[in-house]
Amino acid sequence: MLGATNLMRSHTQTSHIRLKRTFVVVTVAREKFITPGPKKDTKKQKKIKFDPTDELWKSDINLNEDITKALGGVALLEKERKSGDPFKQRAYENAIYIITSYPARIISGAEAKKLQGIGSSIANKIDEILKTGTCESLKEKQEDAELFETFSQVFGVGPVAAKRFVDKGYKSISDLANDPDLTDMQRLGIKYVDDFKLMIPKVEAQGLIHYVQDVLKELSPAYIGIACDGHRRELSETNSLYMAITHPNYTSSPSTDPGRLLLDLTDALTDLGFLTDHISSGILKYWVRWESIEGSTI
DNA sequence: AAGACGTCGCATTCCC
DNA sequence: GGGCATGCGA
DNA sequence: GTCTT
Repeated sequence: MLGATNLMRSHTQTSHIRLKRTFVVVTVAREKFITPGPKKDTKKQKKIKFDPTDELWKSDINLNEDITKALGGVALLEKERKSGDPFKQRAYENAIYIITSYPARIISGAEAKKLQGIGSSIANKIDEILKTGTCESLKEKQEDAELFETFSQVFGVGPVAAKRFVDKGYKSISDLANDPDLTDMQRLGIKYVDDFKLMIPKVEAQGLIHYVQDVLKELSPAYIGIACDGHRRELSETNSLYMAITHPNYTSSPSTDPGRLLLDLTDALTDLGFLTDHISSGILKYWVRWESIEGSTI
């Protein structure tokens, strides 16, 4: 039985001197990851339920782009104003997604309200959008909302920090670098802000996986390390790499202490110069940044 | 009217 | 210094 | 913010 799950995240960037890549490793060992609990079956058919697999919802173009665009703006404002209520945020995203897929032109808020996921608040906004072409609330603090979104792109910057940066009057990500209260994670996020956005081609991902597997095997032939997620699913490129690492001595049932299972690996990879910036480090979870050495065969 | 909306490891802050 | 709450990412 | 109880 799989006892530990490692996650890696890798990105690439080209500079004139050398290739740069970021790399994140995470381990998690919890039985619930392996045997997920029973799924709740909540079905009520009063409202029209959105089903992306249903032919009925197949729409190549968004017939309600004016509505979804305006709602997107409102959602942004809401995010900034409340410093990000994740549920409200999701509610907006869900509604926008549904309306985008809706295979007909919406002519009233009431029509939209028939859809599951759209209630009276959004229905009212739709009426306003249809009538005036925009939303009154959209006229306020649009710039702040956009800055909030920009800052949120930085790794380590969530809704709270993003709001704080907006309130401090920062206008760009480069302004953040001077902030005295940055966490280590945010410093890395700023430093590698472009790096984190890049994708890793499959071939390269394979090389990285094999490299780690080789190091693993040297530590102990019994170690097991397999690729997970995107790379495992044979995607042509990924923006992150995940690996599950375990050892026969480490089982999740009954639970055993993983001990140095992960640290031995990350120590070795660090000694090799494979890993550089450490984002976080624990017994079960480890994140690092990796930077390749010029001339590396990877 | 009020709770659910996924959950958890790690970093950091806050509080005692 | 230990325990708890918060922020964050996944 | 929407849905459910």
